[in-house]
Amino acid sequence: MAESSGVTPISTVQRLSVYLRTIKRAKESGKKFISSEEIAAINGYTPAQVRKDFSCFGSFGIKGKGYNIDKLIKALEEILGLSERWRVALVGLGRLGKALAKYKGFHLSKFDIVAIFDIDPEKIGTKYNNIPIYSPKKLAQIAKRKKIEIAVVAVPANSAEEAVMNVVKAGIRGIISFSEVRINLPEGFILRNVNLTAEMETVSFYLTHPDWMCRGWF
Amino acid sequence: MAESSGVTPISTVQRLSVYLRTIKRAKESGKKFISSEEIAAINGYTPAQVRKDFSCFGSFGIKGKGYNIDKLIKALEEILGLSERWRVALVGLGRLGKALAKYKGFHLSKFDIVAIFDIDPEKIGTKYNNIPIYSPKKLAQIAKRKKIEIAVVAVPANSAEEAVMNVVKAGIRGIISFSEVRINLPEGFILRNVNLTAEMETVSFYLTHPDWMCRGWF
DNA sequence: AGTTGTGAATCTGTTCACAGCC
DNA sequence: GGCTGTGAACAGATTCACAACT
Repeated sequence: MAESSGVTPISTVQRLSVYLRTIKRAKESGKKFISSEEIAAINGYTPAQVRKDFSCFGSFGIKGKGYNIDKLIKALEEILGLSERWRVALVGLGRLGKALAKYKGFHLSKFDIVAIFDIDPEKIGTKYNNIPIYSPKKLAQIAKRKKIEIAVVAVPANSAEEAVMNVVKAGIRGIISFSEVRINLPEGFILRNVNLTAEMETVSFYLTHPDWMCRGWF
Repeated sequence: MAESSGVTPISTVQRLSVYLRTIKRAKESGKKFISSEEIAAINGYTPAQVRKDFSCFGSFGIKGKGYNIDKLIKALEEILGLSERWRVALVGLGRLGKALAKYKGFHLSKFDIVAIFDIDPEKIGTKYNNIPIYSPKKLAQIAKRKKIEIAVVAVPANSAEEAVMNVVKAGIRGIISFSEVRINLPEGFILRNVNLTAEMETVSFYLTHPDWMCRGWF
């Protein structure tokens, strides 16, 4: 039951997030138990992979029976750090920022955008979707006051690096950036890039080289 | 110089996309040659990784000198399938869809959105950002007529699977979905998921378990 | 009988280290 | 001398296969 001493691959973490969604859907359909076989089948993974992923964090199943869905959801939420809600800053209120500010998925998951930062003087001091908008100069101050721990950076590519560095300076340790930013972070910080262009170009690559395409699930 | 017979990992493809951007920036600053050492340093990879990634596709460098930037850009664009522009359908014109429709990155790269599909009868028949909006029922017809090969699916999570299956039925082989969709695709099709929730939860995980965080670059 | 949990085996991707070339 | 290109060594992730348990 104790957490494994081994290291957890980041791919395991991302799969846990996918499993969690899968299992929540299974719960909605009234199921009480689910097997690694079923979880795997829904997502195109192998049952061994699912069990191995879980085993990094303990043993949650009953041999011969499977996993109690309620317990498993609770365990996965705890592992992923979703027992409490997170307070999030949105940096950049352009078109993408506005879409994110109103994105229901944040709220349905455990993330609340509690402050928006934008350089536009017209926006500063007003609200969007009932969330106050501040100057990026106030990042550190507001982050501290509102206990913000995660920033979503949705600014144009040419200012993304500066924006991320500001966020780091403000002491916000978790960062998601929508423009590829690669910087050397202080310890205890994590930066994830959502790189649409890289995804588009990956698709372009495989359409151009169909012979190299993996078969089956994605 | 011939393409390697070995298989290219998808992570190599994604890094090539990052290298390409790096190298284009280097070109802007007037450089003519660049070494694997430099490309690696900018992105936090190892020089060996950069050379190995290139070597999947041939040898583009000059020993003792590095890579000619112009030639390398051309080679990478060809590898990634970016020699010609791609014709893209946008499926779903909600807030995210609108942000994508106006996203300059598509145009700056080699992707042109030439058709939008949305179920809203008010929108069908009109244009957005000068791009015509059609009913999803016309996907196959328009895809064929406009020679669309890539679809960007930006619909609510609960209709994402249906939307992706429609796109597949329409014969569009490259798909990017903004809600996690995991289906068994026919051969020759590729689906990439941009899963914001998984990224948020990955950040949540590492903030909750700072001891498991990798050090250094992301 | 059925399913978990996990060490061992396998497979995949990364890094090393150096021969080869400019 | 310096940097590429690459086989060999290594590290990391996945799958296998089976003992343990209900």
